[in-house]
Amino acid sequence: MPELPEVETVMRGLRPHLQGRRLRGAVVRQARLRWPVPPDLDAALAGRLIRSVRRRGKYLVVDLDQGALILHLGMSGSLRILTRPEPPGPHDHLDLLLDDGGRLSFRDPRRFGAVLLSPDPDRHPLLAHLGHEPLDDHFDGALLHALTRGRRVAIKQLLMDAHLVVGIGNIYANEALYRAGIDPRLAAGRLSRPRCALLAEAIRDTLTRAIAAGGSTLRDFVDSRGEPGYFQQTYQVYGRAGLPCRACGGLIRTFRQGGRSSFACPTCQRR
DNA sequence: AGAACCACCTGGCAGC
DNA sequence: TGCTGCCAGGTGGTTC
Repeated sequence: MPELPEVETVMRGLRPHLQGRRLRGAVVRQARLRWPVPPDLDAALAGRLIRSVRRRGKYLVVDLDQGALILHLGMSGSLRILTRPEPPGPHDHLDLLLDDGGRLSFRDPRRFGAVLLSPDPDRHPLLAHLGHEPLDDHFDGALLHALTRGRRVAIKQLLMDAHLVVGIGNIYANEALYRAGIDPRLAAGRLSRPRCALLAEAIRDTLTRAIAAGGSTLRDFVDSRGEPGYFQQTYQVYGRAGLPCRACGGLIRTFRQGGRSSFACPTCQRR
């Protein structure tokens, strides 16, 4: 489900409910996620103070007074703050118990998500080798140009490689390439310097707009029944195969790249 | 080193 | 209605 804008939205929603609180522990109903939930989670969390909540790529990091929790939503994960008792659904795999009586509930039907503990999260194997944050100031055309030199892989697949750039999944890779007028199949190393600048700006713009849209649907997700409005943005190409391009009216095409669906306008996007 | 493919898991939907 | 097959927003691991 979540790419960078969704994780950022979740993070912003959770922060005021978590930061400065103490944890009472955890209730784990299903420990088999992408990696096993630590068997000592309840004991490890009991009494811990939540210092901060932050995002790194698509990971959420909950820094504690000792160590940290690392959360990943996989493809179908969601987090909700519950303030009153509610029976857990079939995919509500665990709750983190807060000292004010509330709970942070983790739901993930496909179980591709993760809940991990680390004494030093930034050096955790999953986080230590992550690439550049596309919304950081230093992410620009020059950086993208350097990252793509000598790479024969298609630009779309390179954008989705978290070891180079984090947070860009299938939706936003398609959308950013459309905005930049670049064919997703173009070999990354063949991108000119000016087109790298165009693409870097398109990525930042696409993600920033999506975060702004996600923010507006945030409140009801955090407080009660969940399901943030991930689908409420209007995509230019993603999921629009056979529909007219909003710019030129030509039909959007779809094809497979690396086992994932790509969408592009054959007129507006060029090699 | 880089690229291609597979695996993990469940739910929803189209087509028969 | 119910079955089958396919698709889905992620990413680490294996193989060549």
